[in-house]
Amino acid sequence: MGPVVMPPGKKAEGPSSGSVARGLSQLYQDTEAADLSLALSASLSRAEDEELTSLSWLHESTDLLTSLGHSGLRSVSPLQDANGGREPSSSPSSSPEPSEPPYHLSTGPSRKPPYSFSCLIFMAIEDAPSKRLPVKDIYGWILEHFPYFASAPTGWKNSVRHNLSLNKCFKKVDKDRSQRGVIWFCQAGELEPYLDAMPELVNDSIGKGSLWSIDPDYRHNLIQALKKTPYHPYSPRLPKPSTSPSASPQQYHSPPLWPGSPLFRKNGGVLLQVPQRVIQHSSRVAAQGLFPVIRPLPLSPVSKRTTAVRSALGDYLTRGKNSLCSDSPPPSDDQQEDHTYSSSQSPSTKGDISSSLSSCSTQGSLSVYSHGQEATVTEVKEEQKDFPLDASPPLPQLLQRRRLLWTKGHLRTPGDTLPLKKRRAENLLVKEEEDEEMKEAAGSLLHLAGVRTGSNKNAQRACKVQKELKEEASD
DNA sequence: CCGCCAATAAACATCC
DNA sequence: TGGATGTTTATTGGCG
Repeated sequence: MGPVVMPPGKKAEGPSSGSVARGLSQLYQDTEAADLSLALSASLSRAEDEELTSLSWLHESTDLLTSLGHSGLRSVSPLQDANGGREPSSSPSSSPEPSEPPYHLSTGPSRKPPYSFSCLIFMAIEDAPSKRLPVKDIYGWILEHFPYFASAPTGWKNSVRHNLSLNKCFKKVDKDRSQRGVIWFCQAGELEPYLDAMPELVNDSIGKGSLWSIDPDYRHNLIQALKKTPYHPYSPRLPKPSTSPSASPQQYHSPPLWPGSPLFRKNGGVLLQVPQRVIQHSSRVAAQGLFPVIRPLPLSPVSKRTTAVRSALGDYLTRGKNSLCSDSPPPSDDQQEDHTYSSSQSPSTKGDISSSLSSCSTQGSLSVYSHGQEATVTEVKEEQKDFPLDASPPLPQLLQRRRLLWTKGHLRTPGDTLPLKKRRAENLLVKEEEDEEMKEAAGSLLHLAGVRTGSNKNAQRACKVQKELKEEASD
């Protein structure tokens, strides 16, 4: 990977639309700095201080990249990519072409973005209102924000899939158990009233593959990786108002960081500091919806609504599983950190299958995935803490009833978040326990389905004991 | 030189 | 049946 070199006195080219870009331009002129990355970080850090949302930095970061032409840290052209991104062995030079300007100052969509595939996937998923995306939409997001890949060989899609499969940060959400189940387990005529209001369910939820989400346990790592990119507002290249004791001076004055840079490697996978504003915002927003992944963000017409629908349905139908025996760690004492999890349940529902089931039986919760529109999100927001029990449409009850049978054998996917070797080992271990566990879990689920509140502690306790046993065994 | 990491290619299986 | 998706293995190069 080529070094990031700042040619002196070279001016940024390309359009600079948008407030961030204008701020960047202004900053650039003010400081006469040739470091566009520095300017972007400063601009976005400034914007961050103005209470930008956690998604805003992402949008603006990528938008700015767009305006800058998606140049790449690695000066790898599509042609080079056709050779596996590597120079031919006979080539006298294996370094990036020196004649090309570095990432920050080049224009045109011909260069690779500075983000690793993991970061790209992370951004794509985070950018989705539902925080879940099928592979196809991940492709689409990457293409939309980094046109480089439009002209790149198709191998990058393989890399995306490879990353999704191999990287434990990414978690597969089986659509078979979520969306499609809605249709499969509904008799003719039962679903039509809802599908009328939500045609996307028919069009999009039946398809190949799964949805991919960020594993909450590893989300910090991805944020950290993203922070290390030279264009990220949390890039440690600039002094920040944060007074975290763990923030070393080196963090603020280190060379440009990007995935693959020395400091990235040194700190890879190690959480140094999570921006509190991101945590707080995520917590605040997540608490506003019955389904925490449905956020009152402006949703663009079809695709994002569809992902919201997917998410709502996925959560709705997997809530019981997750509540009963979640692979996620128990809520930490630090509520803020807990809320950082984009896919974690809201405090009122996490780990509480009874409230989950009852909430699924309310008109309000139904309206979320029935309509999947902004307006109904607000409605749910009003009702999220008091689930009216008098209005129970047939669909949720139907699904609830059928899920009891349906979840057998699908109560969880053991070790989805673990590395492959660990996953395999755990799979072996889990298979031995599976029968016992299934009986117990099914029993708990049946029991809980009949008890509306305050009776999930046994299930949680049982789950905890099982997890402890499992951990001991794996150690 | 070695280990780690990321990217890439490819084979293969599964599903729709 | 073809394409999309998902998993796995192997290889390569950069870097410390």
